[in-house]
Amino acid sequence: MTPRRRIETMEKNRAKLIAAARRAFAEKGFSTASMDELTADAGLTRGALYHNFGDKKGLLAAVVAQVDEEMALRAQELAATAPNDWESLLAEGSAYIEMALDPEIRRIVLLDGPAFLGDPSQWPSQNACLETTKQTVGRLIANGIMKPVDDEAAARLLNGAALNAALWVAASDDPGTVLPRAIEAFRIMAAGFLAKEQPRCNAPV
Amino acid sequence: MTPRRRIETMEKNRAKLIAAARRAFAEKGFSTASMDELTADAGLTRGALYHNFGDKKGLLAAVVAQVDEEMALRAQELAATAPNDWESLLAEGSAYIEMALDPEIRRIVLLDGPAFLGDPSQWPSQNACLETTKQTVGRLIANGIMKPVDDEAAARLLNGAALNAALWVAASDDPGTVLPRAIEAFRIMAAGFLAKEQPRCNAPV
DNA sequence: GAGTTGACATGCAATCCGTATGTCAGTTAT
DNA sequence: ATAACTGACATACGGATTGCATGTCAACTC
Repeated sequence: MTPRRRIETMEKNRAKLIAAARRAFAEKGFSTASMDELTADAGLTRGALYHNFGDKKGLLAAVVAQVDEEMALRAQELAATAPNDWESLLAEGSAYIEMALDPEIRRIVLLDGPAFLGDPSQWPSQNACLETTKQTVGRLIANGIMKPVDDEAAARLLNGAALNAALWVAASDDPGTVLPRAIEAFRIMAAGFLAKEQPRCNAPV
Repeated sequence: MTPRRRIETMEKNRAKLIAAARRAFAEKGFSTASMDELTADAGLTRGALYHNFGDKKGLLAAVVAQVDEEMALRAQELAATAPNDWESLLAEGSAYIEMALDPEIRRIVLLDGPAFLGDPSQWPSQNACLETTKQTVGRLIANGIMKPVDDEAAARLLNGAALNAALWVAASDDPGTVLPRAIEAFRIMAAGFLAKEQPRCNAPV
């Protein structure tokens, strides 16, 4: 009758567990979040959890992969509105800074993720954020807009700077005034990668 | 007879606990490190630990403060050998990249520290690393070598870029060949902060 | 329609953190 | 010098959590 009923409910349960985990990890943090509370909140038990994700860290990896995917998508959207490729790169960086102000992203992806899953560069979900900026950098180098540097190193530096700056902004007393200063400094620093001196007076945002 | 015997042994015990914690946290990670094993390795028990540091996180804070102090010291040493202030700043950044290759520093200060103590900018041990680069940046701006950007933002971006790049280098398959590329890219990007010749925009003395 | 698979629930063992209580060396006062 | 006291540290206990092993029942196959 309903030959696909099995995997449908399974995927639904996986989604429910991941959704509950996002809330719990964002609020309590990964280490203090309880698997019992988590699964009960999703209407299930730890049995489902270990069957689907094998491990507490496995669940974190699944959550991180989902959030990371969303971040990359949002960054690409904002980058697409930029007038040229260089502004697109800057828009990506600014997007990461702003996204890191979201407590959920900050705690799960930027703090607990690296601490419990190791460095993002070797995550199972080869993090999509970095991949998009790396591609943008590659295009800019090919077009002669950026100096011929290692594309992965450049992407790493830009992302690291942006995300770390965002942690600072988020922890500051007055994020509203600190954020624009961080973004401005980011744009200035990133200009070091530009191939030739553009004689433009860039007005601070 | 020996009126100071009390506090002497106490400081010795504190040092022994911190030393044992450094080893345990570096090897097992903060969350999986056992307080029982830790204290036994130091020849003490959990009683001494809670009496001295109040909390497991208190012990982590003490360890982080010690390592952070050492990092700032080493960065200043390397920066002092540079021919001028600008090269001094670049030397600091390179120093952070290289120091982050040390597994102990990587795990304790860069991964577990932010995850369990929150953002470094609000650590009890107001992290010394950032303070030194901030001062260097302030000097460079005052001398007109760097563009007049927010000094804290610039220091944050430079440190974040360096430390995050270091995580990437450490996780790579061949750190020996990746490290110089990371350092080169860092120097190029940091040059974005240089004032250079831009007479039309702003003319600092 | 009976057998089989597997997704999920449940009970159990091990472990760990934090605190409350106990103990004794070291210090001070008389 | 001896008695009292302070406090640094050890020990015992309770609460909580993770991971596994076993049990169960719906869903799929033949």
